[in-house]
Amino acid sequence: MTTPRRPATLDDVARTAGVSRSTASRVLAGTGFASPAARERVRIAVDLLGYVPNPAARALVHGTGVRLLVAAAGTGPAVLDDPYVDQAVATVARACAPYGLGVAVQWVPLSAPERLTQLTDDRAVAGLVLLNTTTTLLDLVPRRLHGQAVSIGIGSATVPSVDIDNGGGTTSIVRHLYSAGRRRIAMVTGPRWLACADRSVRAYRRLLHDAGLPIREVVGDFSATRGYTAARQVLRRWPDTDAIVGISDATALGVIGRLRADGIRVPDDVAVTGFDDIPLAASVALTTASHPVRQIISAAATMVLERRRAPETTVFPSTLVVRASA
Amino acid sequence: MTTPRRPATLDDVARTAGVSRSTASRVLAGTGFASPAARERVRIAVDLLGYVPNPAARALVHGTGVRLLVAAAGTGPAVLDDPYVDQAVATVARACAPYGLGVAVQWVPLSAPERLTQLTDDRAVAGLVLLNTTTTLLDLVPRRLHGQAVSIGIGSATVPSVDIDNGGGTTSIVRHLYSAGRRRIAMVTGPRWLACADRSVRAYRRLLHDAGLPIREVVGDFSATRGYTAARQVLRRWPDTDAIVGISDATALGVIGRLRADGIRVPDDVAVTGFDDIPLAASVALTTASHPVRQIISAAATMVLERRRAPETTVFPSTLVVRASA
DNA sequence: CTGAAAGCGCTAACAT
DNA sequence: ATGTTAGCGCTTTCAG
Repeated sequence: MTTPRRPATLDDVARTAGVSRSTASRVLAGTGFASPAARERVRIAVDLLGYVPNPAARALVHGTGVRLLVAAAGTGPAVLDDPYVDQAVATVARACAPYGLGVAVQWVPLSAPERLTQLTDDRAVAGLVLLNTTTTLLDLVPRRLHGQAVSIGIGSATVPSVDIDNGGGTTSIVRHLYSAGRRRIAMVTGPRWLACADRSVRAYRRLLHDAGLPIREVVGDFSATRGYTAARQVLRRWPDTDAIVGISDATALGVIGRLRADGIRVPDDVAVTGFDDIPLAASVALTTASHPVRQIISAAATMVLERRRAPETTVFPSTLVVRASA
Repeated sequence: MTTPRRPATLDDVARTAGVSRSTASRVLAGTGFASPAARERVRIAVDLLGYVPNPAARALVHGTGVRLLVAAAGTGPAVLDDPYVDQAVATVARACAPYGLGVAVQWVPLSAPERLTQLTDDRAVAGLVLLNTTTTLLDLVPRRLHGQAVSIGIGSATVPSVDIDNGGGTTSIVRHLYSAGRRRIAMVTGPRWLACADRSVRAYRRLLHDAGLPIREVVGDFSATRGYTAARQVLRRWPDTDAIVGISDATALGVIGRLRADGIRVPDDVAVTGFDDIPLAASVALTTASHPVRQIISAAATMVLERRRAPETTVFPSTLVVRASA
């Protein structure tokens, strides 16, 4: 058995199966009719030759793209340095494998959302996964991609979304803190423009308001570094703070770092919570809310890959994980 | 000015420039001849129409692929859950953007490396980035991809590599520990089969041997979870251990978690070091060795994207970062 | 220097 | 049910 120098084409398959190219194409596509006999012979030829369809050719004739675009909105290209984006890209790539599609990542400046159109004008783009979306951005998704776009976070009438129940997660966290006796609960938030982070903030506010407790917010940016500096800000403004809610695990870890460095005990003096349950959270015993991020992104990717008309919003639950830090 | 419903094709460009398609193609490719006049008119037509070449068509005619494959070897598909792989995929994707190529990820079972050929037989694969390679795997890279493949880690005669000076990094760490007075230094290693991890282990052994100190190794797997359990193993086997070298930051963080949970002070009782300098390392004040991972992966990707004949091995330095944990 | 023509591998009418 | 025929958008001989 000789390994052909040149990868098999549909023609080869058809020839060795003794059928026409169209027939071969039909059975491979599963569409149209084909006699069981033909079907079988093609099947055999296919894995005899190790035939793999050429996606470029397919894309050409269908006018369809060859890759999914993961577009992350942000203030600067540094958004792409976020491990969360890494994970999203890798997960989308994994989901794409069976479809023979690749993945691309691009950053979309918050200050110039129209840049998105430039990216989506590329005919090679078969679908779009939006990260850190804003409503403006959502409305910029071209009609060509309606049905092949999905947003992780908020959605719109034309772009369905897959999302985490941030509000619910934050509610559980704050309730947990409250029932543990904490009454002076501060929060290190995310950037203002991010809708999903905003939901957490609003949940925090509502709960504290309902309980008649004071709101104590410091604006952060999801990063550990910012958490580190924010912790001190919080304690300077409200020295009697007994709990700090981080908008993310990274933020919380930064907060804890600063606190411990300042000789403040966690959780004895100040309880600290995170959000996301990154792998490290377990190792450092961080109390947080856990989300099946990979599963969420997979779901999103699959949605566009299978061109499934999706419900406007799919919400994944957020689960409180109580560990030592709060 | 009407925005065309259908993205412009080369034909459109040629027509509005008043030249033939071939001429347009030539000036776009920069290849062949074309009169300055023609050149200019095509240029104008191109950005009047916002023309973007269709990569699928290009790929079809060139027989070239449309994406880079990131292949990670490992014992199970769980290798793809590694944040390091995420980062690699995302970084390669970023590097691909200007070339209009996408990225795919796949896992290659260590127990069935020949599975790689299956993946590389796909004509859509324009290039290959190997992660966690073994020599066997390297030799399985098909001739078609010679020159379009690169390995992060060890290389071979046919596949150049981009690598971190793990040995050097570990040496600096152990020396640092030694000069801080530590004499009973244990190591939580990586899996045996991984060549790059092995270099760290060998450096550790050589140094300790030369100093007449005892070797204390526990096999780990890069994960924080494993670090967590490994820490206890170390202290049970060698209770007087005064330093633990982690093969990775995650490992080290797990180790620290366990130690602290057991009331052992870090670094007072036991110093702990990591490897990699992940973002969190700074926040938790972990002493570690830092590597420009993104830069390394970019370099590798660029190498295959530009089809540059590369030196057999490009080594990136490892830098000791002293923080509080050791 | 430029245009005409022949595909790259595949799909989708349109016959048969 | 199956084969024939046109292309998808682009590059590249090969003649002018």
